[in-house]
Amino acid sequence: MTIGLAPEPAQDGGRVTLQVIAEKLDVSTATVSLALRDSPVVAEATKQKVQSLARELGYVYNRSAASLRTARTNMIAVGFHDITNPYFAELLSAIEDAATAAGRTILLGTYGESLSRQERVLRTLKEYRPDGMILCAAGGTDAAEVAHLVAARIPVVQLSREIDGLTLDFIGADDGSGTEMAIDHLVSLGHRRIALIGGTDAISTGRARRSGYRRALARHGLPVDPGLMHDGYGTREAGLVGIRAVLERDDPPTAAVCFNDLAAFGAMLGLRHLGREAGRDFSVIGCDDVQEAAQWYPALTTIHNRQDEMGRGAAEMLIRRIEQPASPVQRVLLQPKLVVRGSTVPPA
Amino acid sequence: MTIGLAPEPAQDGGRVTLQVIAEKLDVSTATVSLALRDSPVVAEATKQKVQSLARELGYVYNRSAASLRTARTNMIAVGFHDITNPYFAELLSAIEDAATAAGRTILLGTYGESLSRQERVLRTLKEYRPDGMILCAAGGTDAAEVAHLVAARIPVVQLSREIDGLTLDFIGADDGSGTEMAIDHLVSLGHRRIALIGGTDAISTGRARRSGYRRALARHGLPVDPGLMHDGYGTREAGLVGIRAVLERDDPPTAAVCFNDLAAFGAMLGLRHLGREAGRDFSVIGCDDVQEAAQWYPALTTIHNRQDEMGRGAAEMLIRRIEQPASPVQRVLLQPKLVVRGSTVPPA
DNA sequence: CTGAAAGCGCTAACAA
DNA sequence: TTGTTAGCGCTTTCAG
Repeated sequence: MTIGLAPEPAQDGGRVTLQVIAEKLDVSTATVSLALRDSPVVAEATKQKVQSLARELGYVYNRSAASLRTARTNMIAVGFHDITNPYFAELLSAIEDAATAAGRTILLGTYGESLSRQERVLRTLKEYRPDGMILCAAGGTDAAEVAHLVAARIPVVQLSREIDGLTLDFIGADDGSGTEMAIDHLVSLGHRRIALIGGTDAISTGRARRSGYRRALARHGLPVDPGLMHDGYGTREAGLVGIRAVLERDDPPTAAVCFNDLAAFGAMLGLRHLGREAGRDFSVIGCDDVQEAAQWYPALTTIHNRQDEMGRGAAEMLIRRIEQPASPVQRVLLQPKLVVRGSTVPPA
Repeated sequence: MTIGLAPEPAQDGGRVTLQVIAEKLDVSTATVSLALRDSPVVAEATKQKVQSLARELGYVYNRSAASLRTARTNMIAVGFHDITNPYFAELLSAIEDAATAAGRTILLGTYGESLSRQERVLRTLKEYRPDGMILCAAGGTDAAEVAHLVAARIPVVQLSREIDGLTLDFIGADDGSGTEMAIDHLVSLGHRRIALIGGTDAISTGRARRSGYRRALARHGLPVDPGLMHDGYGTREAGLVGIRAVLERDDPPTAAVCFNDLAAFGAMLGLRHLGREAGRDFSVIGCDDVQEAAQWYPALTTIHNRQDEMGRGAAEMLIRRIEQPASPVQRVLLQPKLVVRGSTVPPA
């Protein structure tokens, strides 16, 4: 069968609305509306007639119209910096799953780490009047920049990254403690000079991981050498550049904790360029445990961040907030887990 | 500053609409509407007054209302099977970029390879009345299953995967020729027994790559051994399982062309489990050239598929179609490029 | 169980 | 340059 752009039958020019169904059946639009939503209040026979005529005419529910009337869109807006990062792709996928299961559809906006793009994207998303919004803000975002969302009374859940001084629901990982686990693991292998690659104070996860790093070193009685902390966003590039920078130092590290798996992949690649290899003469730990972490060579030791739970949790938390706008603000920290694989070994 | 859920000032209980701005300024809503859209027809002074009052009152444009009136939503629906696959994440990201640049927002739905989920998701997306839709259908989708979109006159662009017997715009890669390039490369290295791992006749890319495989072998005077063709979707799992299956044969291959990079990653992992290594005693080629392909160990020889161009192209093609619904249907095939890296070597 | 009527917030004729 | 009017397609009282 070939289906093309040729005019289809069913449509006699005019769009099919509740009105036309009502007229053809000689009932009111109110009845049609109720019948299509399967209301128990309308007679079974009427429902059947209405539903089958609707199907026959190819009626399509118009959510814009319904939204105007009900002030609900059943859309959930998702504002992310980057969906090309597998960690965020996994989060988005989990959100989408949970949202669909709850009868919601995702309106998506991304903005990299650009505050000005974020500003534009969030304002636009807001105009669509989503019932709520899940936000992972660009680095450096402060509370004032999302004040307009709060003012518009749109329920917002912050995911993964948290904006300072903003009392809004949040779900993320206990990043500081994840980094501490990473350090503990390396110290237990015998490492004493451990770099921190990637992570910036511009985002909460960066701050948390950097302070977890300091805390853990202190706990083990190890000095914090700022020269071993190479900051940046969690990109492959940052890992590549970062590992080189720390290895150029006089007293180089024997291991590195990376801000996330992407940075770790970059760092491993950087090592290789220098004729070295993670899991042999250097140790690397990532964070997130994205799908490819297990499949790298060597497989990446990392901190598993429960992105499936986190994404689903964000969607569910948002839906609860939508239904009970006045309930107390929540802050959920998921406990990360260390996953030991091949990229960490005792120092040479 | 702390911004929380506390009631904000500006809002005196009621929502701020064109109406309230009009009343406060003692002008009509029509004027306000025009002023906010910066219409040249309204006096500069009035515009200023309106715009500044709107800002002051925290007015938010209501796109549901506007859409009801104009029958345009400025939303582009994207139906994808999986955004966790980096190839599709990269496509989505490119689409989002181009859409945002053109003042459109993305409404997202995913459905894995499930026809029933796809059915539900597409119907829902349609109810939001997006101005158009970009579709990468689940495997096994036939034209009848998207007929309702055509009937509803919603402009659709097919991306990457193409549904048989459906005369709708399409943009994708010339997959057959990509696979031919891969085979040519392996043959030039001296390989004669080459497996094809992943790819299924349920999707057009699978069919195209499988027939490219046959065509290239024939061209080189090599026999097609069905035992070397292991079908499946383009997943890491399929690669892992597939490589094992073909290597168990009596006359095993010395190289494998994989349906995509994910399958190639899986295949390389499978090799390692068997004590072998791509780029040393076996050759593997992927397809897509996702970001991590260059960073694998060994770096993956693959077919670059221009996902950035393809995603942007899809968005632009759709926007053109929206503006000119009657223009001739287009079918754009982007020419893939072979990228030789470390995973391919002459046979041992 | 069904209908009448109003209205959500916006835009587009058209008139002034 | 601005106002009047109507109406997009739906849901929701409230009556019957």
